[in-house]
Amino acid sequence: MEYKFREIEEKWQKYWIENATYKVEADAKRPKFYVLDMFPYPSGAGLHVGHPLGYIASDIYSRYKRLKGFNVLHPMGYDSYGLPAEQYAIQTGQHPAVTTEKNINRYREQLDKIGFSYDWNREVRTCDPKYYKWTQWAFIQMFNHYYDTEKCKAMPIADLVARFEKEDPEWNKMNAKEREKRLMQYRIAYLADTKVNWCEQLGTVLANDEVSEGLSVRGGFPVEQRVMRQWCLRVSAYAERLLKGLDSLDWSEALKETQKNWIGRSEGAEMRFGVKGSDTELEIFTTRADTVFGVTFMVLAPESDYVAQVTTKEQRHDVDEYLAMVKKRTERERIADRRVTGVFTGAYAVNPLTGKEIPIYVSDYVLSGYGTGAIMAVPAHDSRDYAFAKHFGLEIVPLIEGADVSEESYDAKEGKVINSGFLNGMEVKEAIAEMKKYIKEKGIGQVKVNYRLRDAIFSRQRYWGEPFPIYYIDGVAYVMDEEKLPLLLPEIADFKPKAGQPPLANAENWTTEEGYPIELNTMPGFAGSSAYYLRYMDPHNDKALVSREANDYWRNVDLYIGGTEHATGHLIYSRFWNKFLYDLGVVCEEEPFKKLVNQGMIQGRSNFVYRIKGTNRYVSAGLKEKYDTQEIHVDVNIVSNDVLDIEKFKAWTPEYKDAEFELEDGKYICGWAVEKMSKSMFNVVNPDDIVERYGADTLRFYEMFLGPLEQSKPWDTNGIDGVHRFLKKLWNLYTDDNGFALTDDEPTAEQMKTLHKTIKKVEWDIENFSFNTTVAAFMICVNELGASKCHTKKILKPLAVILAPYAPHMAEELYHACGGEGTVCDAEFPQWEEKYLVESTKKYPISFNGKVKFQIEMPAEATREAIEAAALADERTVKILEGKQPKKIIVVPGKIVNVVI
RNA sequence: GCCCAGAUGGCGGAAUAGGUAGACGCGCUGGUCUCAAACACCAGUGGAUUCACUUCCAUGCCGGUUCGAUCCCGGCUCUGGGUACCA
Repeated sequence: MEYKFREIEEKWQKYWIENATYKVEADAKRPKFYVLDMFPYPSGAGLHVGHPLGYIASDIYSRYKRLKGFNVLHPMGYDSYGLPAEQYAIQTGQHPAVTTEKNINRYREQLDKIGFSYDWNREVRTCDPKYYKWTQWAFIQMFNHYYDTEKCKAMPIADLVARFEKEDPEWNKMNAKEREKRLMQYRIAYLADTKVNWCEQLGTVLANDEVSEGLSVRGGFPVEQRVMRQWCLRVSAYAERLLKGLDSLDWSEALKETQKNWIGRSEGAEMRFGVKGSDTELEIFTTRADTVFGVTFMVLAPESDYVAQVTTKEQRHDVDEYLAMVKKRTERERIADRRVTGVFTGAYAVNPLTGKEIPIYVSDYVLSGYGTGAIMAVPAHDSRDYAFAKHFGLEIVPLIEGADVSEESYDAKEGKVINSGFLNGMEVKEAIAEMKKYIKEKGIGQVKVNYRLRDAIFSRQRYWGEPFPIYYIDGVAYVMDEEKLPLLLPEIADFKPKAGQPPLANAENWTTEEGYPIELNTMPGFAGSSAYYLRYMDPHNDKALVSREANDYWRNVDLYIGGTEHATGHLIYSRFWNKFLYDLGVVCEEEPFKKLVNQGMIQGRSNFVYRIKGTNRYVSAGLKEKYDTQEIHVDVNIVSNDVLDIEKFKAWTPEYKDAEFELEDGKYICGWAVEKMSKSMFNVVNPDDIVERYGADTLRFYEMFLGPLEQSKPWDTNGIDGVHRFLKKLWNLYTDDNGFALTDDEPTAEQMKTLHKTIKKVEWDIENFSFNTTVAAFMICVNELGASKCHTKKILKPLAVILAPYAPHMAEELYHACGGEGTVCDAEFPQWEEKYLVESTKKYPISFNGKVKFQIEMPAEATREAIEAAALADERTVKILEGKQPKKIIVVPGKIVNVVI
């Protein structure tokens, strides 16, 4: 009977819907397991074959856990607010809601064909008012809380107000505006004038993780620094907890490392340097307190407030000129051009240890956003200070014995300290500690921990995002009443920003009932994606983000699968958001994602044809060296095993209609290269096409077979026939011309061994995310069963169950043919048994110098002594490793026989 | 520059505790079926050597530990990813 995958897959997909097979409910009697995919942004291009990779892996894991008796939550939704839909709206006038809806429907259609076990009843969309109500709600909570640095948790802002009233006489004299200004310094969601990444082309600010090398991640447009009044989230308050929390997580070391670097904790000291002839003191941060004796100048960031305070009249003109120059440069220019620039302020600071007067400079190599925006420069032991000192001819004092600083600085934190008064003779580490103690005693500074992690800028000058539940009276921000949520995104006629105002300025009556203006910015993409995993637990609740009961049961995500590109964005914001809700007592777990697996990217595999320049003649890849050719991308869908389908090529576009070819062995061989999968490279492979040609089960298997889940790899449709052939083989083994051909025979010992070997392997592979090797195991299994002409249900039924995570449609069909009840999804994963795996006789190969010389056959129950004796009979000495069962004997000439497992 | 990951046949990749390197698949070669092709099935397939048995060489390079190293250690080369004046 032919393997009609289309009929089979359609039949079971229908069955699953009709029987609500994948509907999940909390069930206190069963252990829960939460498997989550990073939900997609529904783009207009639809899914390509790379997108489902992680979804298939998580689906296999979910189905496996369900077979193992867990109550598995496995939901899917859409991250449906975002820039591309809005850019598209500006170009075409189509409302983002319309295009987003259309894209979502397309995604759903594609996903449905692959046979995922999602509970669609729990779907969430970030642009749905019922969903974003809770995004706005969380923002209100952040506005109404501050971070208590003593309790190390978020506390109600009312507590802080009460404390000010009691303890601070100043507070009671303040008016509303002044009080609000002060509270803004504490609120977790706060307004501030901050230096932001402004992208002119996108007309909005971007978060640090949305910018790469001075260009926007989305679109690749230049980004400049600008000071703007923005909503921010005090993520930095959670820096220490975000760092510490990593220890408890089952994430890859690489990802944890990335987050650690992003948080960037560094221990050091904050010190004050007096300025000559002024009351101003410059506060600086350093991790090298030991080097104070070598400080020969100071540098201020151009944006630092100190600049105006210390600059002398004589130098004002030069400084202003420099500041103007710095301001004009874009971030990208600054990165590209690393030349040393700077200007002298005319002022001198006093080195508190040497008493020497040292000049104060301004330079853009000092960042305003880190530490205090001012540094003490130690040219001998910091390469940046060194370059600056060389450029301006400043003094360089070596502080470490044997360090040659005539050509470059010595940055390493090791060696014996010299030229440093009371620190002389100490090791660097010792000297740092000693100096910190000294600074504290003398009252010129204190020990301080700094973090690289910045607060998240939370305003976007866009339309297609969550509106802020904020209105203004006399320029003071107030949050709306929670009862009024959701604050619906208004309809507007024109999506373009106007006269520097965000698009919401185009909305009519964008005011409260009382007529107060509402915030014009909207929230960024990460707002909606920061707590979506909580909403899946209780998606229809309109009284709470998630009910206490639902959260107590589902707790947090046990397995999270997604791309590594979210390492410093989503995965930081989500953890922050969750910790905040944890402080409020809304959720019971402090970390949202217990285990995280990063699936690799699927790259495209492009094909080329070679056109002889100036002609319409194409030569096969092997012959291209003979001519002056031009490489042209050709649609991978008209190429098979790198052989071009010439007829399809001619029909592809009119320009190739009359093409001529020079062939190799009667074939046109294409060249190939690994590139990003994109339309312009003609290398996009669509999952629908694969499903149409081979079926979903083949696609699922093949995506796993491609290679290790975490590794990036190119998509190459070439190998898919082998996987499809395997499914056909399995099918043919248990069917004949009349349909299923099954018996109730008792399986042979060999067949039981094959089955149990495979069960053990499948279990091990899934537990260890080694999905690619499982495919091989199934292939071997089917080959072995085929060799013994196995037709018994007693083998096929358990085989169908272990196959179900990978090829659910085929598994259902086989399971039911064996008389299985209900759905294979509710079957029990069979337990493998050691007794079937033991062979009646074992061969112990004996190696001579690592090569098999001869073998002795031993019974399975052979004892160590027997093997020893057998080996000894060969007149060699025997030594058996402790506590191991023998498997192999390796003989080394004249010496030892090792018996190893 | 710094941090991380990786390097195995013509290709994707196996080797799950240091123990017969190259599972499984693709491709290729030969065969069966066919008028023929496609499909399917069977066999072979790291390199060198030999008619053959065999032997030697092989997991990026150099060295070390070990009876034994793709695996552990030290040094290098290259590739991919992250990050970048973070004081």
